[in-house]
Amino acid sequence: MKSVTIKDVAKAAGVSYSTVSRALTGSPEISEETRERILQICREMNYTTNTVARSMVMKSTKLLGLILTSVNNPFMSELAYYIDRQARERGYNIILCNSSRDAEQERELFELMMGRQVDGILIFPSGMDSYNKLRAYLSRVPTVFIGENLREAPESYVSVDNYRGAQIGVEYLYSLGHRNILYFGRRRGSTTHQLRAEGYADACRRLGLTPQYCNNTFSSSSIKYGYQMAKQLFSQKRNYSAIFAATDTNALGIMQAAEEIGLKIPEELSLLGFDNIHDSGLPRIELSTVEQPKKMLAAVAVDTLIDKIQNELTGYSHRILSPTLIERSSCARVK
Amino acid sequence: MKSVTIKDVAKAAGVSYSTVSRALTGSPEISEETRERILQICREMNYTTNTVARSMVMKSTKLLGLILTSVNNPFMSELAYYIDRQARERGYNIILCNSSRDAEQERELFELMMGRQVDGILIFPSGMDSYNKLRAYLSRVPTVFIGENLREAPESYVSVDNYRGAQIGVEYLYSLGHRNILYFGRRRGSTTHQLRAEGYADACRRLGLTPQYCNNTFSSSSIKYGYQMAKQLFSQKRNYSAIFAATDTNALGIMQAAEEIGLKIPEELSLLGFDNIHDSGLPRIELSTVEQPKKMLAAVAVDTLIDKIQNELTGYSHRILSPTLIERSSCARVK
DNA sequence: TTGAAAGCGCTAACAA
DNA sequence: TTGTTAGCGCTTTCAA
Repeated sequence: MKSVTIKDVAKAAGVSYSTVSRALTGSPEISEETRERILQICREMNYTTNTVARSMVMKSTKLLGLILTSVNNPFMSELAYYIDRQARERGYNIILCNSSRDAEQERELFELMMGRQVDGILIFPSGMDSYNKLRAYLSRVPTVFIGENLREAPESYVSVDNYRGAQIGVEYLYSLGHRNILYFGRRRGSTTHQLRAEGYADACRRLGLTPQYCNNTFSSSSIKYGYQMAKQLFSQKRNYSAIFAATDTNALGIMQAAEEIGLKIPEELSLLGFDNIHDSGLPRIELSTVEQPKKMLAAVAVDTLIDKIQNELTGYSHRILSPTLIERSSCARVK
Repeated sequence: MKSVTIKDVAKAAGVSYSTVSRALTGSPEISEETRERILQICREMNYTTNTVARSMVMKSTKLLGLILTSVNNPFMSELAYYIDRQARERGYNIILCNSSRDAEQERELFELMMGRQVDGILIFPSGMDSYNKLRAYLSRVPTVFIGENLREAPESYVSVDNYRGAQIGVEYLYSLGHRNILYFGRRRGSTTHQLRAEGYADACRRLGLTPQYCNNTFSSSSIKYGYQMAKQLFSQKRNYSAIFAATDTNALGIMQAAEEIGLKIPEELSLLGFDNIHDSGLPRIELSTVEQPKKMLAAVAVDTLIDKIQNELTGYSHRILSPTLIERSSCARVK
């Protein structure tokens, strides 16, 4: 398993090992002839550059840390896929870690990544506290937050315009004739969700509707929680014709609860989600939703981070992307 | 951004830097008193060990390469999640890469990972060729294949008993009264799929049924392909009461095609999948399927690899896990 | 128990 | 154009 080094190649080629290094790094101060000869020998000997050693002297690992709450979540896994693609295209690789939505773990992972000398970190924070808990590290390693809107925080982040997204959703339901729209999934501790709730409330007000909430402060946007809350909700009288769910996963839970009691979507109740996770486009589900442009989110996040690294930028940037409406079949026109 | 090194700490503590190293690594040849004092200073100075430098001398990066065809696939992302957890528990981190199901990319990624000096590689191969294309590297870096059954190949792999899984599926449908079961998704280039097809055929024979195939050799197990093939299939006369799909994604495509022409599942047609991806348990979908135990697949793969690394094992192991049937609502009893 | 020094594989400044 | 050498931050042998 002993691997061949630059010295082995040098010996075989009868040159000094710095000459081999020059041939490998594409340095101009070497004759084309010897370069070819050395490269040929490298191939024959199955030489591969030891990136770790190179990193040591270059003080750059070309490694990006990616901290997600969980890849095992359709939204994040899609993000992770595009992030890998974009990063690789720009010559970087990804170290992946899941924080399980735990701020303390995020902190530990930050330290771990810094120890590993990653050139930068991309983090999908679990909530507002993340930023505060991580603050101490942010001056030590280039970081870009993704997904969560950090408002006026002096740190780079890329997120979607959640406020506008909620407005788009309300306007869409309004255009279908809905005048009583329930907002489902209001939640504390996340700016993303605060902005969505605000966007909903303001749009209602502007259109002359009364905001209605299903008041839950649960911490998870899982299908299960959506299901449980919806169960409870459906046991009460319904004075709304549409539900606008804060996340697609919540919407999926609502769908399940509706299914169980024979409540027809969209015939008897319209349902609109937010995120456009992969699941939502599945046959039979066909959830209408407000989409977060995941591919672009990933590309912008990676580019922002790499630019920050390569240009040693000291400022920060807030990039807010526009959400769009995806019409499928979970919303119907009011008769 | 200049980080503090072992030398800075040594200077501050008034000791040589090898003493600091000893305090950090938990070496016994140091007094408890000075260790405490040094550790305290490290904390005060925000010292973090440079893992890259340590890796150089230790000749171990505590990094595992994970090559998937795509994390943006519910099966793989679940796997990736559990792999990260298990690896982290054992002190390793993951470098994630997507091969896009391309054997040449797999080869490139292998070289890349070797250059990065990963301690081992976990690969979900795209097919049978993978093994052949990668052969040259396998003696140079500990590798464990995951998901794909490599038959008698002298390399470690962890997979599910696909042959048995297909049998379980057929037996289940048989027990529901089905006597004409169509196998959907037979595919070349993958042992996994060959074994599933064999398991299906043998089970049919044993039960006195005639194997029927929807003969497609497509290369993708996406929903889209399932949908397209099913469209075509449904335009012909149906002489079967159940479809056994080679993968859940294919089954989802079938479901979509059935939906479109108003063919009721399970009332008019039973549908059974294979894999038990997350999507299959969604409300409204409720696909019955043969499950691959993903968490265990991940844990066994990681453990096999790490054991191989740490014990410098030279042999190989084939671990075949048992699939189980997940009953949901896409299969009905024949009247 | 501690310090001095070698060396991991590489890049780059300096000399020739 | 090529070789020599220092040094990246760390662990570990050898001496003290």
